[in-house]
Amino acid sequence: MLTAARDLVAEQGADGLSMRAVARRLGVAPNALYSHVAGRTDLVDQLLDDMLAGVRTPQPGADPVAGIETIMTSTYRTLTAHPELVPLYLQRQGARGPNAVALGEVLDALLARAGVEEVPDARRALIVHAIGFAAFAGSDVLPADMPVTAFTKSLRWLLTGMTKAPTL
Amino acid sequence: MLTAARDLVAEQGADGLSMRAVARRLGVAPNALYSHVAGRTDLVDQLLDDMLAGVRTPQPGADPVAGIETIMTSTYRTLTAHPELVPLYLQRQGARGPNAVALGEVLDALLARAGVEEVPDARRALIVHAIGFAAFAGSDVLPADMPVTAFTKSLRWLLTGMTKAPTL
DNA sequence: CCCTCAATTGGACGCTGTCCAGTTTAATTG
DNA sequence: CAATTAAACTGGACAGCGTCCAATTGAGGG
Repeated sequence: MLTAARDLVAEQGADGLSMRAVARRLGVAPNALYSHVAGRTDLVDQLLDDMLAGVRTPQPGADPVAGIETIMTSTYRTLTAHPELVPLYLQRQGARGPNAVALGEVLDALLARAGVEEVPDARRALIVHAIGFAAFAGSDVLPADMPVTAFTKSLRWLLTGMTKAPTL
Repeated sequence: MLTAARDLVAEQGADGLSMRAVARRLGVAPNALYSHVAGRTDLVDQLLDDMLAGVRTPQPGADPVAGIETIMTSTYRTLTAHPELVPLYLQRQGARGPNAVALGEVLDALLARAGVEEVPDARRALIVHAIGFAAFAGSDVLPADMPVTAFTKSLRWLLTGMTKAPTL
């Protein structure tokens, strides 16, 4: 079912993802889906979270700032690898499944180890940065293969500021 | 009609904005709206663009980087003054009306004068930064009156990087 | 073989955006 | 003031949506 939903989004974009369309693709009545999923929102959440399973996390002992860079760059790569899903992230303002939670916790720990004081703010800033960048990387003006270095660059500006001057 | 739509969003959030709800509030049949607006998307665009009318632009001769800061900070202030509209911006990936176009042109000119090479990328990065920041400024974790200085700070990181090392 | 339980179904409810054809209202013109 | 024109509005409809209820099917275990 997740596969069907993913294919649907890949073919028709985020707007094409409807319960009924998924059911149609599975050759099943729309209601049947509700035995496997709480609702459309839940489906979207599963879809988004499923994708985050591919995000790399750094080795436990590594430098925290480098670790954050690893996570965020991998997140960005994952997002831009599935540009049709990015609008869904924007609508949901992020993901909420177990993978998202796990990544958030890793990120929080790294931020704390990096000496950042306002951890929740910093986490949100990083997430917004990644999703926002991914959102306009898949846009019509930019070629979809915008170099990751451009992302990394502004990511480093953020990291520098966070770690050097946490409170203003 | 724009007023009715704005009130509706203010009361019920972005999801409450439907053609039929606007019509109901105006005491009018839903179809009547189509004499004034091309469709729901157009309504949203007008709504978003209308809001951008309040964004301040710098004096023509001023320092370009300071000018960009003026525009973006004013944009951020305007967005956070109407947090219910921010989800609509995210869904539309920005505004498209005349005010948005005008602001974009001013921004482009300032970026060019500031010596930025990748003007479209930079413009998008700035817009994403403002909208993204506004998106999580209105979130449940942060108090809605998050100090503008926090926004300005990361804005300056972006500006510094853009003007000093445009291409990597 | 029967029974249980999950998966599935038909059908419906209320909602959405949008279009067509016709009617009312307001403005402009003679 | 009357007549014409243009704009605004209406009733009704279409296709689609998410979701729920009650009833049915299907397979597995006792």
